[in-house]
Amino acid sequence: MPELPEVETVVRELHSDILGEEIRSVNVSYAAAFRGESTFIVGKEIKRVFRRCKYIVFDFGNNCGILTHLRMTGKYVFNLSEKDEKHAHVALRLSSGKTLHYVDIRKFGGLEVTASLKTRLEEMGCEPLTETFNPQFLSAAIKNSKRTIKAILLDQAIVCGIGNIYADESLFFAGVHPQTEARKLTAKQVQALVLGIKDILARSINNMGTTLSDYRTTKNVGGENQNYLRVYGQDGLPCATCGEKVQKIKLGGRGTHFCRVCQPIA
DNA sequence: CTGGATTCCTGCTTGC
DNA sequence: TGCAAGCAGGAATCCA
Repeated sequence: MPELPEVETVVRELHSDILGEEIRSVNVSYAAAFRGESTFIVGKEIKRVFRRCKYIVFDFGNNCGILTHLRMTGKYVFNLSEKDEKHAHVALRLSSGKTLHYVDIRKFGGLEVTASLKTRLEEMGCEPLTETFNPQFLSAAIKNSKRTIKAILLDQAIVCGIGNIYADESLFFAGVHPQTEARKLTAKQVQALVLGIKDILARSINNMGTTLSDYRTTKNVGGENQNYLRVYGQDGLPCATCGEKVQKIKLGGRGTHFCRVCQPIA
C-alpha cells in the first residue's frame, strides 16, 4: 500500500517522464476514479509534478491541477500489461504520444481536478520530512489527546504520509506501545518517535519503498524496503531486538504489529 | 471528543 | 478440487 516513501518514489520517476507534457485527451472508463471536469484539463501543460501527503500532484499553474491518490492498489503505467488492462480506469493521452494510465485493482484511489490547488495543499497535515515536523510540533499536537498514539500517527490532518506500515515501524523504533494514550507520552518518547519517523521514511525512500503485494513504480519495479521491516507483517516471528514473539492486534480496524517487550504499555 | 463499525472494492488465503 | 467466507486496508462518514 503506497505511503509517503512509495508515493515519493513514483513522483520522482513520473517527474522526468511527464514534465512539460500537455494533456491531449482524457478517457475515463470508471467514473468514480475521476472527479471533476475532464475537458477542463485538456490542453493544459504539466508544469510540475510533486508529492504532498500521499497525493501525487500534477500542477498546471494558475492554481489548477490534479490531485491523485493511490490509496491501496493504485498505480501509474505507460504500458498496460494484459493483467492491468482490466483495471485501467483513466487514460491521459499526452502531447509526446505517450499515454499515462491510472490502474487500480480495488478502485479506492483516483484523480481529482481542482481549481484551488493552493488551498487544498495548505489544508493538509504537516510533512514529516520537513523541519516543521519536530518534537515541539508533535508534543503540541498530542498534548491533551486521549487518542491512541497510533491513531495520531495515522491522522493525515496532523502529520501526513504515514500509513499502517510506517506507523508500526516508527512505534517500534521509539519503543512505544501503539495503544499508548497520546497525552501520556514522555518528552523522550516524543523525541524518539519524531526521529524514528524521519529515519524510517527516509530509509524507505532510499530503498524505493516497501513492496508487499501491489505497489510498483511507473517502470513496474518494486521497492526493497520490505526487507528491512522490524515488526510489520512479522507477527509470530521473533523480535530482532529481544527475540520475543511479535504480536499482532486489531487497533482502529487496522492490523497492528508490535513487540510487547520492546514496546511496553505505559 | 472518542473509538468502533461501515462503506468503497477485488484478489488472495483459509477452512471445510 | 471447489467453493464460500474471511481478510487486507486509506479515508470518509455515521453512530454510540
